Amino acid sequence: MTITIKDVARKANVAPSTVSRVIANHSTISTKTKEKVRAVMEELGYYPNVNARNLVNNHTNVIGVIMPSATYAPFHNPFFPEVLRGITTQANEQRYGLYLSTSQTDLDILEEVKEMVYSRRVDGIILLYSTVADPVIDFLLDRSFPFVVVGQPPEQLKESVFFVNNDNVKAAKMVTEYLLLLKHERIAFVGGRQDAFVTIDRKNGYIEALEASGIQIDESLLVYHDEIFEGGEKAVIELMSQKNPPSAMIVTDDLMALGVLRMLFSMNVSVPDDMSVVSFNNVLMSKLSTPPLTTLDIHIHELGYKAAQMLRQCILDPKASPKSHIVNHHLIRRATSKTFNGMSI
Amino acid sequence: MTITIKDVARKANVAPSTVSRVIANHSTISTKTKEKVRAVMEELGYYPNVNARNLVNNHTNVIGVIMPSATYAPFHNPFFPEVLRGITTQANEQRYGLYLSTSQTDLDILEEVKEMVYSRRVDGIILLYSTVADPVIDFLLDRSFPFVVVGQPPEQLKESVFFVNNDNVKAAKMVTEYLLLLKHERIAFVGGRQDAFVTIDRKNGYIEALEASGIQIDESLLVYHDEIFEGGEKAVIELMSQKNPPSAMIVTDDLMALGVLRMLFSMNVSVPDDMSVVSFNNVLMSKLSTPPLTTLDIHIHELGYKAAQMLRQCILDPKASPKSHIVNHHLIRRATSKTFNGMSI
DNA sequence: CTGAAAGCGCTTACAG
DNA sequence: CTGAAAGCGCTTACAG
Repeated sequence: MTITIKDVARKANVAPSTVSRVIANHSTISTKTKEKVRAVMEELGYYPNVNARNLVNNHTNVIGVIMPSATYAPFHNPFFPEVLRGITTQANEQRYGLYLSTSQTDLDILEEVKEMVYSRRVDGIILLYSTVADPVIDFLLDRSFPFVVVGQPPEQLKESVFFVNNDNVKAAKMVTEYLLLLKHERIAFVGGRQDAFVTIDRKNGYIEALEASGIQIDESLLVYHDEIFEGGEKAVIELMSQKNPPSAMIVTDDLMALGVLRMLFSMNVSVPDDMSVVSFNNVLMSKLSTPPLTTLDIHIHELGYKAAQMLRQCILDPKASPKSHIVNHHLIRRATSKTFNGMSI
Repeated sequence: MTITIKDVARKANVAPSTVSRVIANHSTISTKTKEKVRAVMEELGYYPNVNARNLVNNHTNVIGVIMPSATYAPFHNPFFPEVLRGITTQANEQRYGLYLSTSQTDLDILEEVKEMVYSRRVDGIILLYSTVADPVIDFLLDRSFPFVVVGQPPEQLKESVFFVNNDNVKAAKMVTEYLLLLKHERIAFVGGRQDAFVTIDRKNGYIEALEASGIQIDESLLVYHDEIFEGGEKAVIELMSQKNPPSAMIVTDDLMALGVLRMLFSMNVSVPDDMSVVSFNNVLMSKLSTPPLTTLDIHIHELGYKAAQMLRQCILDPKASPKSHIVNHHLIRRATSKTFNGMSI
């Protein structure tokens, strides 16, 4: 029923090997033969069986994309759809396919990755998360399997791993300096998962900026929460119930900032008049909030696009030495930041 | 280097065929042999090559997921990540893999789908969009390839296609009735793409409800826009500049409703005091807006989950007659809807 | 209960 | 420039 290379060979009066060669567009095949064979392929509606092809070629032209486990509700954060979009764009250009992980727990992820590589399902892997200790990275490294991480690998592996990232330290430093220039001095830091590098790096940037301007770090102004939205609300409660609350808040995620905004609103703290809020990511809805968020655009789409591009090089030249790419960022000033008004709340 | 079935056969002193049978857990193999072989597989770290296996089995245990073309910025709408999550959950339970489309244009989609089926990349397909005339559906039907659409197939194909959907007519009718009970009489309808069935069905439900309560349809109150967010803003301008503006708006998408809210806010029209707004989908951020949206929850996750489940049946029994599944909906009352206050704005 | 053999649909040295 | 043959790593009738 399904038509194979033999069928077109027969009809075109050539050997199967010849058909195979015109598919691969070998230069040794005469133009005449190519045309003849192509006409027959067209006529018969021939499509190569990728499974047979993958078997002999020992590669698949598909890349595996590993999402964080469902535990962290990745799909609730627009960051992931957006990187995915970047990856998709580049994969499409390269004519690579995309195979998506389905793991629901952290433990499953390792298993799924192993299956992908051992079973030869994919030619390379993109990791959409990065935490301090990740067995997946160790495994991939050990197998010398092509992969790139979006985010930052553990410090001691920075030389051995391909990755694309933002300079989150610098970015957070800049955001903090911006707030300092706006005359804020009590600036709070609201972060996410403490074992995630984004959180750590951004906290460090924040601290660097404060120290550089001679401001003493007040530990009570640093608050962390895992939950993407409710975390923001909780943070506000903790911060505002202090004797000397901050006049500005740096929030490491737009969604969390929405939680912050909501809670502030319900407490009748006016943004930006009584409180400045600056967040990160510039996700679509950061401009839809009331008021629209001042946020740091980290060019999420580009993170994904570059990752796919880098992975391709890494697949093509497996012994290439690890590279990294730092994606730019820029501040989007909208309506949640303002000069300190001097009043205490 | 890579270890195959032959290697374990040799080491276990059995034939390759026997190894294959213990992998498949054939009942004909003695427990003793099974144990022996499994021990060797474990020891050698054997994993089957899926490409070889797929080639002979002529199936792959992976399902293809087709996103709308990038033109409609699917990843900007949280609907898609959420269905994807539902699909992922079910696929993981069934031990199916996920292959994601990467097409950037409508035209590409057909090509990509053809490639998926002819090349035997996937065993079945889930279509994440549904429009009035879709060559993809025709193609799939023609090839009798297993597929299910999330949303609604064209009317004349309803008997021939597997699909999971909401009862959007009923849902919109209910939403409209809710507003009518709140004493609103001039209720506007703000829809998305006019060739999308969601839009059409919801409009029909709206009309049904109005007619049933004897209210004359005012065409100037029906407005459509393609752009997910800006569309909402434009709609407000059109609606509010009328001599006799509405006191309530039904918006077919939460994101669009955010646009609506923003524009209303900038025009100093207070929600819900001077204007009620009810939307659809109950996407995460609908509760993060100010004020939080009254919206119709359509159980997006379940749409995806059921679609994957149905696809599986459809793959297992290809000659089964087409089924459909209607997912429930329910109204989430939050802060954007209120009894008509009798004042004209 | 298990083995030998053929075959899935390709590709790629090796000849000519 | 093209063909015949072997092989990729599995599975599954067919024997025994």
